[in-house]
Amino acid sequence: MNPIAELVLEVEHATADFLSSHYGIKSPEVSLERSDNFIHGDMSTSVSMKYAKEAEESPYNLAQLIANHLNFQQLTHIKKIEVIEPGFINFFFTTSFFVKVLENIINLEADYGKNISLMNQKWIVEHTSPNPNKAMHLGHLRNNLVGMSLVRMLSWNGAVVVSDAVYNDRGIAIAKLMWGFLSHMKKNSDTPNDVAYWVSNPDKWYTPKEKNILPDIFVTQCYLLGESDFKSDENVEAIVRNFVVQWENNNKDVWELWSHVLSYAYEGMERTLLRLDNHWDKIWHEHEHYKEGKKYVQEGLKKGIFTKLEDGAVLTNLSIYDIPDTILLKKDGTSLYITQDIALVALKKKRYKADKLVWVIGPEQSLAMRQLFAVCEQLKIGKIDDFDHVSYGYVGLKDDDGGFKKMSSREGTVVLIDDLINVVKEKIKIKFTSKNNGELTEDIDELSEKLALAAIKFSILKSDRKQDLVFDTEQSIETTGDSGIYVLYTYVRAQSILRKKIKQINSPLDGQHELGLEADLVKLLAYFPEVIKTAKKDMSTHHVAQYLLELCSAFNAWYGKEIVLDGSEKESYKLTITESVGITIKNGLSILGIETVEKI
RNA sequence: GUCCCCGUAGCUUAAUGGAUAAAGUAGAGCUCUUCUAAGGCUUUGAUGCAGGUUCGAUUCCUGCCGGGGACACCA
Repeated sequence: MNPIAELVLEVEHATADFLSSHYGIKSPEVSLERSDNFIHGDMSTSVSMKYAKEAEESPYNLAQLIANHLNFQQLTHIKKIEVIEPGFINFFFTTSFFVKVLENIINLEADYGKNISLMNQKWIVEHTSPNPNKAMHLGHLRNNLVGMSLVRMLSWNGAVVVSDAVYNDRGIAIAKLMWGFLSHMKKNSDTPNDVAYWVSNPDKWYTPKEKNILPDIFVTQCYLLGESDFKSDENVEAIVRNFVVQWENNNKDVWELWSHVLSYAYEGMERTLLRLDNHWDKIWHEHEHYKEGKKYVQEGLKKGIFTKLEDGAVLTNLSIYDIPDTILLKKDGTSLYITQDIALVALKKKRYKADKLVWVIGPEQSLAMRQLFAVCEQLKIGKIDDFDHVSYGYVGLKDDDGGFKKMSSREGTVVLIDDLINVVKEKIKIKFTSKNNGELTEDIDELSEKLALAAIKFSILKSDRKQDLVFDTEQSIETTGDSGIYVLYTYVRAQSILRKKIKQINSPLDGQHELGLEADLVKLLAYFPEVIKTAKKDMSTHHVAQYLLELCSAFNAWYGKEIVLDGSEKESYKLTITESVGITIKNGLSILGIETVEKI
């Protein structure tokens, strides 16, 4: 266990014991928190104000009594306990504690910050399930970044995490895409819009390469054209609906066309996701399990959990969950989204024996998710408390009058992930050339890509996932100030010092000295493991990002005041701090999915 | 109509019910012969409105205003 967790636990236990043994308070909740200001100690608790009434003491007196008790216990790393009106108990830690923290960081390196609070738990996190009919935009980006960082954060808390996604690869949307391709990507307009003809003459249709566009853009074009035809032309609508029917009847030609257009979609998506360093342990394909859902609905009917309406549709009553009832099967007996989702939840539970199932999905699915969870509980597939919808706010654009505005494909205001990365990358390149007097280094492209991704990922992950984000490409992706670049720059600065060191880093400090100018920085380093726990509690990694900004700011302030490589006897100690900062930044960034660089 | 989410400096964002509401950016002013100035330092500036619970509310509850979203056989 890391030093801070050990200390916090010790104090919390001692306090809780005191409250229960002296005042008979049953399992009191004691939480030691970071003080708002170091004047108020290194950590503090407001527990006496919480339990003053129950203990029949004034908050201040109770705080005094607790403090006396804790002083009597002679806790290892507590230097001083202070009681402040109206009843705060502030704890000041010894220097030897912070020395221990630094040693711990150097020893653990890439593991510093991890804990085992979720040990023996298996989590499944579904995120970034893209519909393979359009190029991915900022909404998908946020989904991916939130999802991936959540996966890493949970495993830092000791859980075994399975990261998964589902490809909704069948149905009317894909059929529209097929039509769009068949009718609009012909090299010659005389070529018939016929599936069988396409199968034997695929060369008469364009490939993305021949059109000189990326496959996901190609797919988007096909889909939009297909959808537009579908809406305006009844004949097309009939053909598209017939694609779905024939596909379900395993028509060989239709399946070939289906798999052909999907291959373009996947190629495009995977290229973008590779850029983001996305990873899934398992990808589910809707076409493989969509039929299974009906069985569960039939089972529920048989058991009398669901009811069949007069027209044949199946309904479930969710009034005990206090949410609107929902239809599980259409009157014609065909399945709905939720029908297949039931099957998928069951599959996941069965295959992974997961304790917790999490869905990182947009807020508009909120009700649908709650309904799905409730139905799964009704069917005894799992308990509703084991399911969690991790929602996230919209990523929108700035309106003309400064307001929030959703992206709209109709208005052509959708910002694609790749386009965004490219824009930021160019911005960074320009900054580089002006910084280096117009000279370009060889690996400038690779470095700009890394920095652009750092800037974008950080800017999205630094705010609470539930907050709507307004996106202004000019302003939102900062390369100065509270940004990913700032954090990377700080890391590079620390590494640069370490590269220039002559002395070896040895035992840092005897623990007898008082902390000097480095106090704020060293104290911050100690909190990192607590931040990982806070992130778990809120299921949001923005705490990590916010912490990194604070840490970097403290390091840079210290850097401005003190010279590390000054040849003094404290040099080794200062190098230890510098190295610890580097390790902590790197670890924090790795949770956010941001790669560090050695030079900028 | 019902339900859900959101509302904090000009702008983009922080703050398990706690102490003086914290940063960045934009504006004003310093700061590179010193380990990377994409940095540091100083300064101006905010909790939508009205109640309630509480020793204490940006946070919880009620109502209102404003923005977004969802509401049975679409995906």
